[in-house]
Amino acid sequence: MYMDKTANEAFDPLSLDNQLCFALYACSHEVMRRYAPLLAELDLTYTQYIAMMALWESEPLSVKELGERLKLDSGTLTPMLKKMEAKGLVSRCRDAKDERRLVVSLTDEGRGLRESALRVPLEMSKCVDLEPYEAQELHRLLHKVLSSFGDA
Amino acid sequence: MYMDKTANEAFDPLSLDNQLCFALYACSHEVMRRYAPLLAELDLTYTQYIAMMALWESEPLSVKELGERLKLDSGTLTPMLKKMEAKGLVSRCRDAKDERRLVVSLTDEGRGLRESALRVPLEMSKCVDLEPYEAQELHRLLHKVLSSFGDA
DNA sequence: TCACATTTAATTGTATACAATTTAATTGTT
DNA sequence: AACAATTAAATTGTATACAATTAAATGTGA
Repeated sequence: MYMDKTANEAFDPLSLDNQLCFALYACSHEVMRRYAPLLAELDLTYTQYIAMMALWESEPLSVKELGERLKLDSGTLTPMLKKMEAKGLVSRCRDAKDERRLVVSLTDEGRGLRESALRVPLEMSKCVDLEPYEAQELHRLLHKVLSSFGDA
Repeated sequence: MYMDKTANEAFDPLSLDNQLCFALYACSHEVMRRYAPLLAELDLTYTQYIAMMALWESEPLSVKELGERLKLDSGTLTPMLKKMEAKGLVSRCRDAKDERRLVVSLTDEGRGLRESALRVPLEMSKCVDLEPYEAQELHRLLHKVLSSFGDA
């Protein structure tokens, strides 16, 4: 997974700057770093933020469903959801119909946080210097890469 | 930082699917997961792999220089470099001219690993379903986002 | 030159990530 | 019903990430 800009002259497949994967990695972390101060005002980490977005959209969700949505497993989610429960954002209850499932619901406080969170994506848009069509194209290409992995 | 595909009808700024940042986050992690089995054959993690790429290109590098290249800090690099030293891939020495600097160099084994690593980007290219121009455009857009953060 | 600011790594503490394993609950089959 | 197979979370162990602090070395100005 690398960029062959020349397709002609000598090309180094192991050059860091030619790696699409490194651009992806670095960009993802830089973006998360920019979110951190905004999210800190809401006492959320980035991963907690995307979990809240999933729940604001559809609730309740089992750990498995949330994991499929966020592409994270129980090893990541279980400790995080316990912290979110301790903060009063969500409640965690076993499903009475199927005790294997643990169902995550929003508390009133968790639901209420949505209002304050609205400003986060707005603020972030400001500091990303992409034309609207570029943002759309980037989004499309990222999803194309994701779906080439068998989607989800 | 979100995708407004419609720019017209009711649009939810907190919808997970509209988040460019989530596409970035999920894509980055999925790609890293695909690298893992290939890199495991070289006994490398993904972060160790990009550190090796930086060193294969330019060596030696101080921890600070490596951190600037990879956009990682000493809190991440110090423990990782110690593991890489323990595996015999790199050596870590204080700079005699400036004892504050810790200089990372490749061992012969570390240099030799480059040959086996050549197949990694080749293999990865195969499983990412992007046209060459799409890969270039994705690369360009990721760098544009990165540079809108004051570059590096 | 000598107090003081700056620079560079290392350390500390918190929070993911994820493979592999374990435990408990449910399902499918006989 | 009995029991093997499957499923869902939790747990374990390893490896990042990063903010904040610390410690040591170097640079700097009065």
